[in-house]
Formats: sequence, C-alpha cells, structure tokens
Amino acid sequence: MQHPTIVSSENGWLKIAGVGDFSTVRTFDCGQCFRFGPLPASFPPAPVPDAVCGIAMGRQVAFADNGTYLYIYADKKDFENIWLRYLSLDADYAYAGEKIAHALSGQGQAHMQAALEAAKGIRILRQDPWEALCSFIISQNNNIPRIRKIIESLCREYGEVIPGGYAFPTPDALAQAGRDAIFACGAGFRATYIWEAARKIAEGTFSLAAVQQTQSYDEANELLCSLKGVGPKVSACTLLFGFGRTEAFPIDVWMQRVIDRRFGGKLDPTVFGDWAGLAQQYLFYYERYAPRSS
DNA sequence: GCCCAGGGAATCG
DNA sequence: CGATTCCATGGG
Repeated sequence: MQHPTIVSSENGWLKIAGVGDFSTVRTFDCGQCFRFGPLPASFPPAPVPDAVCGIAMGRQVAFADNGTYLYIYADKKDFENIWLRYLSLDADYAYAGEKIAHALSGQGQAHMQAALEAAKGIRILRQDPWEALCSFIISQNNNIPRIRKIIESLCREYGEVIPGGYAFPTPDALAQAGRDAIFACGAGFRATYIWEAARKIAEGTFSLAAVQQTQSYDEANELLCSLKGVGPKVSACTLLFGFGRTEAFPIDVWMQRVIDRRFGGKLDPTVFGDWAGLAQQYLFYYERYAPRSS
C-alpha cells in the first residue's frame, strides 16, 4: 500500500502524494456528508479546479485533487492528526477494490465492476459519530438540500463559533436548546428524536463511546436502534460514516432500486466482507449519479 | 395495516 | 404552470 506523504506546501495548501485513487468531487457529493460546498471566493485559491470547502471535526478545511495529488488546506499537524484518518487515507482501498471487484460472478460482477469504474475515487469518510448520528436522523424522509439547510441552521444557532463558521453543536448544546428550538431550525418531526438523543448522551444514559467500543456489528447496531428515530437505515449510515464500520450496508430507495434492477432483487452484503459499505457507496453512486440508459 | 408528521426537490399532467 | 409524489421512522 502506498503511503500518503506531504510533498510541498503553498499558500496554506498541502500537496499530498501517494493517496491512490481519490476523487474530491465524488467523495463530497455522494450524500455521506452535508457541510461541504464549493470553495468561497474569499478563500486562498486552490491549485486545481473543483475544490470543496466545509467544516468538520470542529475546523474549517478545504480539499481538492487532480487525480495524482491530493490538496488539503490545513496545517501539517491537523493533516497528520485529523484529516489522514477523516479521509480514510490510512485504509487499503486498492485491496478493497480488488475484493469488491471479485466478490461476485456473472452479470452481478459486471455491474459491480461498472459501478467501481463509475464511482472510482470515492472514500468513506470517518466523521464525528455525534455529527453523523444527528445528520442521518435528519436525513430520514428528507432530501439533501433540506438536510443541509437544517444542519446549517442548527450549527449557526447552537454551534461554537470557530474561524470560518460554526462547529457542529454538541449534544449538551442541543439538549439545552430544547425540542422547540430544534424544531424552529426546520427539523420537523425529527426535532423530538434529535433532542432525545442529545439529552441521553448529555446526561450519560446513552454512550457513543460504548457503540464505538462494541466489537460485534449487530450489537452496535442494536444500541443505535434503541434510540427513537433511529431505524436500520439511519443506524447503518451512522455506523458507516461516523463509526468507520465499513461492513455496514445501508439500503435506501436508491440501493433497493439498484438491487432490484441489476441484481434480481437479491444482493448479500456479506460477500464483500468488511468492505460491504464501500461496495454500497459504489453501487449507490452508480445508480444515482452515473448517467446511463434504462 | 394505514395514515400522518416539515418541506423542498423531482416528476408528472 | 400547478398538482402530486417522494423520503425512513414511530406513534396513534
């Protein structure tokens, strides 16, 4: 496996070599995170086009790539301590791709390999568990523009002020804010779920650390599903994007569609082993974004 | 089992 | 253009 290395730094942009396949656009536009968008004009220009900028892990950050090098607007210390892990640059995606490409046979394999090609460079982000839980509770029965709007509203009202914007609000902040305040941010009927989860975490009756430390996937899933407003889909997304559980396999309407249309209604995620979640992202992106007939 | 709960986007007529 | 449908979960 290649090793990510900082090769230079200019205007605050670190230039990173040895990251393998990495697509900034696909990674940040595949529905796994909700606080990234185009680089603001006020920002130091990126060395390559199509940069994204946003706030994660309590910091403003920007990413870009040109297919060979990855560029990160951050200091070196944060690259090592935060973004390396956040972007899963320490995971062996070359191996994962091989595993996914050869897990199936026949027509299923052909579709999987087409998806792999269409979604090449997507990384599963390792986001903050609380932000992921909250974001995917909000995502239920909802569309991406509105999800983003609700999250930004919550951050603006209850997140800590940081350089460049607002951090994601802590469980304590949302617990204190109250259900009506969360509703006022546009969360709708999900306000109750967010508030209850925030309160339980704030007062210690629910532990995200316990979920993190649970070895068994099924047990971690059951813990999350014990929260009101968290069902199988929200739980799987939270485990995949917030807890780094790459064996999670969330099935939403798009995934059901690709399973029905390309795999005869049946697709066993366990054939992808610990990388089922990456296979899911490839298939989701393939069905949702890759322009294709029928 | 069935309907409903925000509201914006996607799709339809 | 306006009308309808979609969305993941829990409660009545």
